[in-house]
Amino acid sequence: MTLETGILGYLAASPLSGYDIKKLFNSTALYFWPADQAQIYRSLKKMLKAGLVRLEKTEKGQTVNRKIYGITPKGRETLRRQILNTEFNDFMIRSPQIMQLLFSGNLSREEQLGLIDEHIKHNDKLLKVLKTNYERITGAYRQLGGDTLKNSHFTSANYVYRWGIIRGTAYRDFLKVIKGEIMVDDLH
Amino acid sequence: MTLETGILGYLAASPLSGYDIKKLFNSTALYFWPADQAQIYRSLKKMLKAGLVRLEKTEKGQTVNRKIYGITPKGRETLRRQILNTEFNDFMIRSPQIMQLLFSGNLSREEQLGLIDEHIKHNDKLLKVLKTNYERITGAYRQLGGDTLKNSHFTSANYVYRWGIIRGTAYRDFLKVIKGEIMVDDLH
DNA sequence: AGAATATATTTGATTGCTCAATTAAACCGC
DNA sequence: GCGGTTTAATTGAGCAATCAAATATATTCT
Repeated sequence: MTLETGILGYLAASPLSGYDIKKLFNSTALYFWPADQAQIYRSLKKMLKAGLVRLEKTEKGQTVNRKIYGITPKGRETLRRQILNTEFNDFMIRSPQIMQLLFSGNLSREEQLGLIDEHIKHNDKLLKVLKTNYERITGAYRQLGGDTLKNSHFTSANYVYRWGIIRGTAYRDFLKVIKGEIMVDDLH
Repeated sequence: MTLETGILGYLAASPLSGYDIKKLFNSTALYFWPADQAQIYRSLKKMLKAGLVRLEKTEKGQTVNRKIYGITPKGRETLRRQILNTEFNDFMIRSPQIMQLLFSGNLSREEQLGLIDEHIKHNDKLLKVLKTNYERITGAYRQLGGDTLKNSHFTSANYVYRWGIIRGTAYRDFLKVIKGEIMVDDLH
């Protein structure tokens, strides 16, 4: 499970350029995996050589030519395998936020409070994006007549947005609680 | 913010061997950052050369000799800087679970349900560890007489455990809901 | 007109991380 | 007494990821 998995996942829904993929990771994909521009293009080339993707067409973009990549049957197989065969080191994640929280005891009270405020601010920003995107995809779904759209990617994206919103809301509440605790401690 | 940040963070509380650090990451630290054994020892050596940590002593372990490392003043400064000066690409995380969820639409209904069951199973296991650890540290805190222990690391670890438990509980509920939705869909 | 921004792809250098394996000794169960 | 597990540190190969920057063009702002 690397960046390649994510790229294949997006391509499984529709052909895209490297630039499109970058935008999907950055906005739609709720920050679940870092996507460096250079790494995306390198991965595409590597997967092209391996026959997991193919160059569908080269169209004239707004500026430079856009290379549109599509997934191959072999790519679909690989994607399935990467999603299923991942025991991924006991579901290990990588979270700078938790790292910050865990070691924030090494900061002064003021700095710690500042950090928590930043977390709240960022979390609110993320929540807003998630809610907007969730509304957008469910709205688009309804407009298409409910069950006429048999797009499995829609369904899973739906799950991810819903979880993101639940998690973000809970995190916000939690941060407010510990902020309150720290401020009360300050009065002693 | 790399593995080094986490190592410095643990060393800021007390001197430890590489092996101790590994155990802290694996158990206590609720899977917030992957800690490869080789990478821990390499990081320690790199930070030793940079003067961020120093070799406190070499004591006879149960088998081989244990090298106990401690943090230096320069190391503390670096830790502070790494915790504070991290805008970390808009709080980016790296979550294989979300990746799996997002692209699970490429699987069959049965495979998707199996995946969700695995998530539930793993999440329950993690929750259990978190609750045990949380009880252990709050118990130890109470035994020491409440406010006599002015260990800031305890406080932040406390936050992380509490958040982990809140998040895990919410995630469990969420997974049960979408599992139910998928199974109802199956009846149509 | 000139500057900044967005589109779009690519290259180079470097670092961090992962996987696999080795060495070495003490303890445990059978 | 032998094999398996735990403790403890280390090495090597190789891939993934990051950071910085170059190139080229169309659009928007001042």
